[in-house]
Amino acid sequence: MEEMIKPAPAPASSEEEKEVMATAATGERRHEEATAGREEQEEEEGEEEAPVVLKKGPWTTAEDAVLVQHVRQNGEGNWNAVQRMTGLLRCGKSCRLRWTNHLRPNLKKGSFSPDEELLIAQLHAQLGNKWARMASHLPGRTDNEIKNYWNTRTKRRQRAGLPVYPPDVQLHLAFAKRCRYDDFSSPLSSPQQSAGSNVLSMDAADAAGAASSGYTSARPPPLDLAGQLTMGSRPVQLLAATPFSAPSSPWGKPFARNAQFFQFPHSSPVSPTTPTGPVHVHPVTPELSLGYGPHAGDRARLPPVSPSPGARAELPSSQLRPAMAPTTATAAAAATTGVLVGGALQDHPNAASLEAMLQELHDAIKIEPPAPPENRGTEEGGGGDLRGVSGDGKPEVELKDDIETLFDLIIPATFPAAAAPEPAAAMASSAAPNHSGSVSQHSSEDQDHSNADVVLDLPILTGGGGGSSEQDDWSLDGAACQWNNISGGIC
DNA sequence: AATGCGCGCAACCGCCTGCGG
DNA sequence: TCCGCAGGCGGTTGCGCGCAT
Repeated sequence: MEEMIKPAPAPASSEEEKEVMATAATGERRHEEATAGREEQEEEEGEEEAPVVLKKGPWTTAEDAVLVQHVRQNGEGNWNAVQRMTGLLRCGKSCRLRWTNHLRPNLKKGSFSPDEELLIAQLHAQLGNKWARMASHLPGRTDNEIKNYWNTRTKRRQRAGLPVYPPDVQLHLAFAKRCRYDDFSSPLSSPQQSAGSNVLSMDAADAAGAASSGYTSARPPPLDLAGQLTMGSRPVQLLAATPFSAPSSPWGKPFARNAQFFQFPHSSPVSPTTPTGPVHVHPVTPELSLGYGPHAGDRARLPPVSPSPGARAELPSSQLRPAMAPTTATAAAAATTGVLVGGALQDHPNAASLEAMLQELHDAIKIEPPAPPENRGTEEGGGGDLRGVSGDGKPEVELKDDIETLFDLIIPATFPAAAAPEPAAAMASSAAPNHSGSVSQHSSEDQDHSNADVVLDLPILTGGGGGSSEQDDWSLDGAACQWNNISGGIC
């Protein structure tokens, strides 16, 4: 019983409250009215020296009015004073919560937009259950709202046997995992990396927090997925937390083999500043879709991974389009089937084995990492260590091979824009790792990002408007399930 | 029509952290 | 350095509503 016994409010306060209550909105009372009335009566009955029991449960309109008026007059903070000053029978915590979650201005009500949903997924991949931090990237949304959304959605998807993350995010996680195999000494997400670039909206605290909190086991290391979304409609540049795989590891092969499927447009290294306004996600054309979500054309796709250490790919959608657009035939096929990748994969001769491998990939994402080799230093703070033993004890090498094969299958299917030789060449060359076997990473805070950052382009696809709904829930149904259907175990 | 069930949401609870005395 | 307080955060719970049976 945390609610403390408080002295009865001063008469003046009680009068003030009553006055406010008298003028408070009359609507939406329903049961609350009865509840409030009953409590008022109880308060009066217990007025004689009796301690005042702070109220719990739903807030009434009158209480809201009292709180709003108090905040207007005194500003936020000092929440425990609210009860003393207004006679409101609520503890400070409750007041603060009510204000931040429901009463403060500029709150965005209603269901999440598809863009927001995708952002949340990406933020969660990046930050984990850091709801407050996530909320800071979603203007008008509260941590509680995001938390509720994520929890219910996760529960639903898990029950349905669907992956929690969209395919592109999942693959990012897989990439990240692979990179952990490749080089434990190369943190996937160094605070400096994020902090050092204003490209990222995620601040250093985000990165550091993510790196130091909870990314040590089941959750892959933080991915730098959020920044793009706060880039608004501006060109997006991501300094990926995910390093590119070294060729010394089999994990790097898929990239090398499928280099031609990656595009690495090079453009100015201008770094957009972190926006402060609402999140606007620039639309990407349907042909770029991964076929994920109800609208195969306007959903997320697996982002191209640019390993180029020197070239910082800044990809406005206008730049991205010609570089990433699949062939006309492919686009036409996608338009016909309504799903690009799903169709491509479905037609793949090895779809059955792919299905199994996707499941393993899914499982691999959940792998509990082993302690890294001794000589690789301790980076527990960086978290995200991923070990090579799958949940079912599958040997690391075998799992690697499977996922490698998976990448061989999925990447061509995902990126039919294979006919882009120039970027491929860029990638092939830029993918050439440093000979330490690790992807270029910041070794110091001062390091120039332009020389070391792994750059990911993660164009965010708009969901075509409209609020979120079951239909909009990516990969639950619709075109996404075409992808899901062929990947069976995952979805 | 009644009932059960699941879902979404609001609110609470406990823990942690920062700060000032 | 210790202690108390205020605030913040994440996890959990309870309730109301809608839907299926």
